[in-house]
Amino acid sequence: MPRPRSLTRPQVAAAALTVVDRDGLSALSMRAVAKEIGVSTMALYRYVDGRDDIEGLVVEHVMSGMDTSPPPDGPWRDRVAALVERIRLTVGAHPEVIPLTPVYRHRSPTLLRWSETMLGVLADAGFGGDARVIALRGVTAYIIGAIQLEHLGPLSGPGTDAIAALPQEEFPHMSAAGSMARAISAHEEFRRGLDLLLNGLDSRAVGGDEL
Amino acid sequence: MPRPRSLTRPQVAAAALTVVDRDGLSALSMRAVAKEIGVSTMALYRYVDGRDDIEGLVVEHVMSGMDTSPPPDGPWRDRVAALVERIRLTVGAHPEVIPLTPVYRHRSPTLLRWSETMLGVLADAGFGGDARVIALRGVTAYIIGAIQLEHLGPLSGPGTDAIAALPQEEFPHMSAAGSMARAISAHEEFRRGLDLLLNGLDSRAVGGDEL
DNA sequence: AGCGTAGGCGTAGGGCGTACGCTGTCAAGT
DNA sequence: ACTTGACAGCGTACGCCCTACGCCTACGCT
Repeated sequence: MPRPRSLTRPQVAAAALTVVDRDGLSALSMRAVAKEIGVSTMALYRYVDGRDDIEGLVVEHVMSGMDTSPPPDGPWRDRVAALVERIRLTVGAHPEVIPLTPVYRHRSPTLLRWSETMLGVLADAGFGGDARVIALRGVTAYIIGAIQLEHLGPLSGPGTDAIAALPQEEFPHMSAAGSMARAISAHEEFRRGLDLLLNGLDSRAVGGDEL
Repeated sequence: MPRPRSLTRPQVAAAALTVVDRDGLSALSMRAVAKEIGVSTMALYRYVDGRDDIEGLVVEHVMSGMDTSPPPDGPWRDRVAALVERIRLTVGAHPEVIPLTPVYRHRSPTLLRWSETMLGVLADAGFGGDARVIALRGVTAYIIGAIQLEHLGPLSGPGTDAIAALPQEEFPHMSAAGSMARAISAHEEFRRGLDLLLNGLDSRAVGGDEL
């Protein structure tokens, strides 16, 4: 009986993402999204609970493009790395939304499915009980931190230049590290850091004596 | 000759932190800080470049309480863990500022000194060249991610409850992990995840064959 | 005592989110 | 074919936010 709806939530999500990609996260506002769609500001409130809801929508919209199926059979390290890389690539395609991801992580069905898949891979690798949970959380923490590091202060960016310019007397190690860091690509850094974690997991799976 | 200044930047930082701790990060505004000090809004601009500057000030104010001296001699794993724990405790005392830390990390002298100390510990442990830089970045990434995980979705929080309530058919591993996770304290989770990373570093220091 | 500097602040303009209530439209029921 | 009423869309308005600009005045120095 009522008048039919003219928008959909995914449509709103897409418009919001367009705004964020084009004008930056700080430009994300109800007004901007409404203008992007060609609708009045208040019309959005029929589809969305408010600003927070739109932010969650953007995160899920970015994530929804990601493959969450189990990676092909092979060594478990490669399978874990493949899953991790999918997140890095998915999020890296929309750097402006990175600050939103930690907050809305829980509300994204895609990320829940990803976690489910990761737990399956870890289970196949022989991780059980506590160790499996810790492994998931450890990998998740690394991903979140590393992605933020990469986009908020990459090794080959202005921050590193500033570090290389520190007074050598007071910061001898930092100065040296700064010059060295410039030669490391973001991807290499990410991958080698992940390898550290995988090494750690490996020692546990093979029979670490603690943890 | 001129009229003397009546405020100091640290004073502004302290007032801003008071506001954030009491009313939350979203309540941080020029007006709120000015009112906290007992000064008009615009008076703040004599001491601060604007909103961004205040946020950086808050981060550094929180960090400045942290000890950045080298930890006592001992096994390098313990020394690294001690440094890491200092950050967790320092930041954990003011959870509301956590979202700010990744962005303003570079501008904090205290964090630069902390990094310098960490590089020194890693050097003492035998890490040289690339490996030392990668180790620092890996540990930093883990800290950032783990702290956000802890405060934005702890293992024993509502997020985990929601996970445990997922349909078991579709999310068998998550359901199991959710119930198990509730028994793991935030500190244990943090520590065991860090141990994974330290294990990985260990295998490298002892003579890993790759990386 | 007088002066020049610069600190403190008032005003105002352009953003923002969103509560509230009106209007117009469409589909169902007669 | 016409009435009807539920609800999508929107206009208005309020109360926040940041901050550019310029005035006034308290102060330390001469």
